[in-house]
Order: sequence, then structure tokens, then C-alpha cells
Amino acid sequence: MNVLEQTEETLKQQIRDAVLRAGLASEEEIPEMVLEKPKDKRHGDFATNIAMQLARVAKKAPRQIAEELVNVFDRVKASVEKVEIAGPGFINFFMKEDFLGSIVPNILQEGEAYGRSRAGNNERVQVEFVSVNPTGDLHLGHARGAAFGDVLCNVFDAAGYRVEREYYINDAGNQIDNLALSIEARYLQALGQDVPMPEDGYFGEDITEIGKQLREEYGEQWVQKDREERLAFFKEYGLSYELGKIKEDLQAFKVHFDSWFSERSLYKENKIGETLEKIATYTYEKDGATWFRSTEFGDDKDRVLIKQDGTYTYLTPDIAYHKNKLDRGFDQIINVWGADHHGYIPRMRAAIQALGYPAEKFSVKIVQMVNLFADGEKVRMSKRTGKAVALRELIEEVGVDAVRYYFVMRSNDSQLDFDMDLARSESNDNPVFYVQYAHARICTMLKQAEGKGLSFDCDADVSLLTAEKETDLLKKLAAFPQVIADAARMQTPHKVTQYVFDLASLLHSFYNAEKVLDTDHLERTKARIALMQAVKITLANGLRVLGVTAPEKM
RNA sequence: GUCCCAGUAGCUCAGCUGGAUAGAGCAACAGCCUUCUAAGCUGUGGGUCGCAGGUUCGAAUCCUGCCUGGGACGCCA
Repeated sequence: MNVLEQTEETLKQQIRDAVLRAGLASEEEIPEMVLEKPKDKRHGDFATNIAMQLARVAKKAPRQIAEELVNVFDRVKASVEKVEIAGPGFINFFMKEDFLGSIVPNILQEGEAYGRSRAGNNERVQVEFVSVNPTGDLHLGHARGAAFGDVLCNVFDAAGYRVEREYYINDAGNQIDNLALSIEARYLQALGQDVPMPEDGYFGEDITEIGKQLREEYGEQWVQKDREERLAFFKEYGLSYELGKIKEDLQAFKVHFDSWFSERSLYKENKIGETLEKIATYTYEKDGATWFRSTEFGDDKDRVLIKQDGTYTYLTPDIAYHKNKLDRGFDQIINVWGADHHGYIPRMRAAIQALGYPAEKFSVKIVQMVNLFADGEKVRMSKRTGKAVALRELIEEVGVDAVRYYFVMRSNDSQLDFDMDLARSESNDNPVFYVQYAHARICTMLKQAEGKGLSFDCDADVSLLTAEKETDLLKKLAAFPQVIADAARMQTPHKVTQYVFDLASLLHSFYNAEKVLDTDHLERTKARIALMQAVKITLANGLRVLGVTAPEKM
């Protein structure tokens, strides 16, 4: 707990004591104390709405309650300078002047750890994301899921959760058979044969490339072979080719996984059979298929588990997979899915309940679609036509920093317009530059300070930081750990982009208003250097959570 | 028809576990570089928070209905 949080705790306690002393409510009647930090400075450093909340219990008007409370409030103990009652009954607290400055040495001491907290109580969280079928390139839509999932994990980590990142590899089933068929067609085409692609085949350029590669390596060798053998080989060849590319792309995007879970392993270890047995009471036979009575748990309709032809639907191994995840003892398992899969949620939740697990442990974050604009036109994204812009291409043209920042800038619930031309132009409309520039600016100042022999001094008198732009910065700096904790609790990583942007904005504003390096005011200069150091650390920590670099100069 | 997401400034979006005068970026307009990086700053204008009810001291926020846009409703994955 830092100095600021202690200040806040003490204040809450003093308010509680005052309520009791004034006889406004009993211990149990006091609602959970919420201290807000008013946006408007005229409303003080902290404000509480307790008087309004107590109106019913105390059977008095909020403003009267507030007055009685303020009369017995112990200002000295709470380090409060001034208390005001305002509006419908808000109580505004103005703290003694120097309480904010203490955050600076605090940040300097914590360094890279500033912003981290124990808010998550070491809860074990697993996030499964991306999990793209190894049948084509990662493209724009996947990139959003990748950025969102990765930053969400970073946020969890910083907020004191134990987090694991996992990728589920669909290396079994229909889509992989289809991959083999598509490769076969492209291979034969590469040899000049006029064969059609399978109707549900994969039309990406990567498949054509695989076909060519096979011709280079094996010539016509595979034409004569038994078809089953050929397809089996193409399947493995394609799988490792596609998976290799996915891994490369993710690495380039700075997204790393703790584990890669193979669907095949579920077959090998008979996990699917076990799972089916476990939910047997909720299954039945109809029309030659095996059904899961998911309607019992609120799903729209029952779902097929084993098809007429004896093979599993996609759902069946997926249930086994989720059982496996829950058996690993996570407190929470979170899936990041595209909006087109939202209809899948009720059946999976039903399956988890049928397995006897609490549904609350399972949740899905839906990431809405990305609309791509290029040459002023909306580009349709489709895996089938292979027209989508690949993540790799995007990174090359725009850069990892900008792509990551852009994709977590907005709520996952909102659709995202991604303008290729704008991103490609590297114009200053891109907010990531704005934030990075703030960091680089500070680095330059600190370097110059060093050159002038004004290197950072631990004994800086931070109580000198009382200019308006300075207190604005101090307040923002102090809020950082709570921002991270909130972003984790509410699973809203975009709050972090919002935060670094706001902090950068305050820094730029301060920079233009006040001079930092001023040999005529040595003490103030020292204090400001310390402040700059604190801002730099906080910006860098925020950017690190986003997976965006913090450049020393630009 | 059912379900999910969105609807807030000209545009793109924050704000949504109820709180004070609804915010930011871009665009528009007017200023600021002999001074630590002008990729920056300062100021101005711009709003029936989709519509209609309801809940209460108080609603952009919660509830109900409707409208509009996007998505999903396979023995595909």
C-alpha cells in the first residue's frame, strides 16, 4: 500500500467514525464507503456521497446529515485542510497541501514495479485466445483478438493475478481434412493438372504456396501414391507449415503463449470418451446421432455431439478441452472469441454445468469485428477468398506498436474501424506516437539535466510541486495502480491506453507551461526532475503493459 | 422469429457496479518555436446521450417496449 492509499484509508475511517459519533447510523447501516476523486478541482481532492446514501436510514435531508457529520469530523487525524458541503449533499475534502508530492519518491522507489498490486489475490486465471485454425494466415480480425488477449493477460499479471496464456490448436477434425484436400488440389494444379478446389476448401495464397513447395521438393512423386497416404502426408505437411507461420507471426506481434494445447492429444488420451461418459445423463440418441440436452441449461436447442457418420462435431472435443482446463484448477477460465462465435457461448456454458462445474468460472470475452478501410473503401474480410489483410503485412506497413495500441484502444464490445491508409501514412493522428513522444521528451530532459550536473537527487523536496500542472500530474500518477486493478477486475484493457494517453497529455501540457531545468531555482529544478522521472517510469510501465515500446528519443 | 453487440459533438470513440456543469482525439476557426524535441501547447465554436415509458432525492448509466446498424442462429469450424 502506498502513501496515497493510506491517506485514503485513513480518510474513510475518519468518515466512518464521524457517522457513528454523530449517531447518524449504526455500524451495520453504514454502506460501503466510496471515495471518489472529483474531476472538478473545486470539488476537492476526495468526495463522498455518504450523506445521500444515509438519507433513508437517518430519515433526514442529505445536506443536514452532511452538516452533522462535518461538525464531528476529525480533520487533524485525517490530514484534511478543509471540508465543504456541496450540491445535493456531497462532502468534499481538501487535503493538506503536500500530501500528493509523496507519490513521487514512492514511484522512484518502486520503479518498474509501480502500478503492480495485489488486487487479484493471486487468483489463477487462464486466458485462451487467438486459437486460429492452422489453415491460413493470421489476419486483421485475429490480430485484434491477439492484442486484446495479450494485454488483458499483462493487466492481470500486473494486478496480482497468476495468469496463463494458452492457444488451442485445432489439429484434428474436419477443417484439417479440408486443408489436406485443398493442398492436394493446389499441388496437382502446380503440376499443371486442371483439378478443382474442394468447395469448402481454403483459397489463401499460402495454400498455393504449399502446393508449389511440394512440387519443388517432391516433383510428381505424390501423384502416383495411394490417395489416403498422400492426404495423410499433406495434412502433416500443411499443419506444420501453417502452425509455423502462425507462431512466427505471433512472435513478430510480440504475443507469447505459456502453452499450446493440441486437440489431438484429447483423442490420443481418450479424453473425449471420458467426457462423453461424464455427461451421459444429459445425452440421448436421435436420428442416428448422439445429442446433448443443452436446453436443460438454458441453451436454445439441443446440440449434436456425435454425427450420423460417427464423427464428432466441433463441440465434442471442445467440451473435453474445457473439462481439461477446469481440471487444471484455475479459478477463472476466460476465452477470447470473435463476435461471429457468440452464439456458441450458451452451449459451452451448458456443457460446463453438465460436467458439474460452476458456470461462473467460465467466461467469454467477445471481440467485435474489425472493419478494414483501404483506398477509402471498406474491404470485406474473408478467409475463403484469401483477400484479407494478413497480420504480417499489417506489421510491416504500420509497425507493431501502432497496431497493438490501435487494437486495444477501444472497448472489445465496440466494432473497430481500421483505416489502412491512415495507419500506413504514419501520420500524427496515431495516438501511440503522442504517448511515445512524451516519454522521449522526458528522456531528453533528463539527459540534459545530467549534462548540466543536475542529475536526479533522492533528496528532492517534492513539497515544492504545487503548480497547477504539477498537481494535475501528481494526481494522475497516483491513480495508476488503481487503473490497472480496475482494468483487470472489469477486464477492460482499453482503460490502460486511455490512461497513458491522458498522462502523456498532462506531461505535454506541463512541458509547455513550466521550465524544468532552471539553474536559478535549483531546489525546484531538483523536484521537477524527480517528477519527470516519476512520469517517465509510469509511462514506461503503462506502455509495457500494452506491449508497446517506450523510445528514448524520436 | 430468437439471441449477442452497438447507437453519446460533423467523424471515430470514452464515460455505463446510478451522483455535481456529459469528456477526448480528429475535423473547423484563432493564437504560441531567440527558451529543456512544434510528432507539442493554448483558446473558441459544436450535444433532444436513438425514441417512449418506468424505477428514485438523482438516470447517458438500471428495468420494459420500440426503432436503426452489425453479427449469430448447421449432424461446419
